[in-house]
Amino acid sequence: MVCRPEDVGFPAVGSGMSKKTITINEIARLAGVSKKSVSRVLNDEQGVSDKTRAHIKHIMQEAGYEPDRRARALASSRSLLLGLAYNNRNPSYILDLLAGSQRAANALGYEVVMHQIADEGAAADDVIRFMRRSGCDGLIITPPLSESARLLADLVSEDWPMVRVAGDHADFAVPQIRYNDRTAALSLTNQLLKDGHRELAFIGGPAAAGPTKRRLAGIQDALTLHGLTADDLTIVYGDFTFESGKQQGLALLQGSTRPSAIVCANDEMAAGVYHAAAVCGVAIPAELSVTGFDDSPVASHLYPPLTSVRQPVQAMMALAVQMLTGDSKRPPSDRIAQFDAEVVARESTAVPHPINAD
Amino acid sequence: MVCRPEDVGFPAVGSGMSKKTITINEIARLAGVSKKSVSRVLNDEQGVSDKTRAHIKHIMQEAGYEPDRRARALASSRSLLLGLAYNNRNPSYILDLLAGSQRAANALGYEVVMHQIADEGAAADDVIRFMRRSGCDGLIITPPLSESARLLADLVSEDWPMVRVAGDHADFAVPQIRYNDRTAALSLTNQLLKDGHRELAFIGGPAAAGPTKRRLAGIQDALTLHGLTADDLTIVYGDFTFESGKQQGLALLQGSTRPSAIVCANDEMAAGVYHAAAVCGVAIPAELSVTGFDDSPVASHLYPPLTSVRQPVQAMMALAVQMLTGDSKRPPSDRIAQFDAEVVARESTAVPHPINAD
DNA sequence: ATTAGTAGTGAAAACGTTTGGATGAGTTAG
DNA sequence: CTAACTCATCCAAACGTTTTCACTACTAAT
Repeated sequence: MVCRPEDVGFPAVGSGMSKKTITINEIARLAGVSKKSVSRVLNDEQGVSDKTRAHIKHIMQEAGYEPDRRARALASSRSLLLGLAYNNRNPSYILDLLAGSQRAANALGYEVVMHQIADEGAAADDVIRFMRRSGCDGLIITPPLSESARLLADLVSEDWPMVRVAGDHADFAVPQIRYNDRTAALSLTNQLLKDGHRELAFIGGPAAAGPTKRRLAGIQDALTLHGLTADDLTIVYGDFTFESGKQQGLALLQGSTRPSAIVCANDEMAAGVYHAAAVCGVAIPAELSVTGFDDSPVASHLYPPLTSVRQPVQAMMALAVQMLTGDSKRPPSDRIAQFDAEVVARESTAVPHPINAD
Repeated sequence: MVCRPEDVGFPAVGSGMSKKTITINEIARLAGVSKKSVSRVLNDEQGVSDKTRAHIKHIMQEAGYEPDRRARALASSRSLLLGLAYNNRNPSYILDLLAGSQRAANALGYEVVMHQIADEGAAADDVIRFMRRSGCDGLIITPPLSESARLLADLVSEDWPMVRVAGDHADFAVPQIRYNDRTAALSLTNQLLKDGHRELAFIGGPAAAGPTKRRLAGIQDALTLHGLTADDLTIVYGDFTFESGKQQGLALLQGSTRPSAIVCANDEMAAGVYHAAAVCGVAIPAELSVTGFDDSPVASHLYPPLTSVRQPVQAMMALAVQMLTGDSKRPPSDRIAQFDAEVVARESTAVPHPINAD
């Protein structure tokens, strides 16, 4: 069957002439009530007798009525849109956040609109313009933006509800939803220590970054637990990129005291360490154990697959959406919510070499 | 500075009493013209003298006026929203598509709403529900969904404008925007042949998939160009996943005639081949050249960095948005648009081993 | 000078919902 | 039996645009 361009171009606008849009008026007429009553049913308001309510619902169902999103938006001055501001790092994580928030938002009749921040320096203006333009009813701020003190300071005076995911800086009045990466780092390190590792190194992101600090703290918690001191841990800092992981990995592996295990603050840097290990001819995990954070796809694609930490994205985003869309009378205790993370053990860690060799 | 929860909860709704929203009425009053004229300027319609237009624009600028998206949507019965349907594979590519479409869409006053298809089997229903719910004005279908004959067949009768990115199946009446991966595969292979490789292998996605067929065709074009035949190419098929690349890579490397170069239909599978090479102790690129497709981040993170093919995402999405939002009177020639792709040469390819050894 | 055509402008009517105040029907207290 | 009150319902007015159509003033052709 050949189709000629001219008869199949863009869909003919008037293709379904008979399909007249059914409005709330129509429903009201059919049900023999006023628009207002139908509106009440739509919005689950009280003031309608159970009998009438059931009747109206039945009529709506029968007519296949779907309230007009645009009209609702205008009249109620809500857009039924939620914004999600993000930075470009770690695409799979961003998409996870999106999927999680969408699932929750859609269930409540909302849609999620994403907005990429190109220049972190001018992030606040960028976000404000976006929110004004899109008319979103609320904003989700994802890491690493949610860590940016400057952005939050500039945004805190704005009118719309906000939530930040995995952000630190408790001194800003933006509610936050976090997961317990400190505890996760603790149990991760704990396993390494149990395996017999004593020469540990940590490659952090920037020293001032929240995730770096929290994950480092967790490692130190584990050291303390095993009666070790801060001296037993070599600490270096990267910037969460593959390249920085590679550089610091090389430095560590070529240094005087080579660690038997390297804990990285994210998977990208762990990938960099893999690269460094390949260059130095160091076998993972036989001669070097490596762990990451975030459980991004790269973690399973590295060889050998990387032990990492997975955060409960679905649950976190569901709560974020709920906080944004819920009625504004909300208990203050919601301002910080914390979830537990899960260590995903793979084949990048093993009992250290010397123990077997002895 | 300590902040108590009760005084910083959600932003007080009435915090800025003085900030009265400025409407089109206000602008009209200030400019001394009617609403209609302001509307004309907003929508770049003709019928306003240049002088008046400039004056109105100036007033709008001065007042910091931003037209209300909701009201526009209701009155014009457009939502000013564009949908982007996607599958979860290759997150970085999806975000690239998003960034590209957003850039173009925002410039035209549109926002982009993403929708993930969970179950490819029920994709059509899923998309239809999404479009009805969100009220998007148009839909962008991304690969691999844009290759799904079933989805397109079910969607083609719908009312909204659609565009598919990088999809095949010319027999469906949905306009498509592609890039020339066949030519890219040709020049990629051409370089390998020039380097002296004669034992070539190709790891495709599913044999029936459009990208597989086109990229394979490009390789064969190159073989023909160098006077070689189909027998000089070993062809195996995976499914675009890391795992399948690894399996097929192992099979190829452990087989009787080991190829000196493997062309993979995407980067994920190339990563799998790296894995296989590591397992077999085959050095890249000294003993084996490898190439990928898509230029995803993994391409630069592999060791050694992977030669790949980059498609002009920005330009493609800009066109997609333009096609969706433009007035419906459009030349039929727009139904298929093709862009050129770019080979990104990195360190995963080299002159084959035996030539140096001879 | 008259007429036809056209570019610029404006008043008013949609668009489909929510919202506030008014109306009417029951119910209870005096 | 009336007054006060509650509850369900309804009418009309927003909400801030676009759209339709009518009008004016100007130019060009007769």
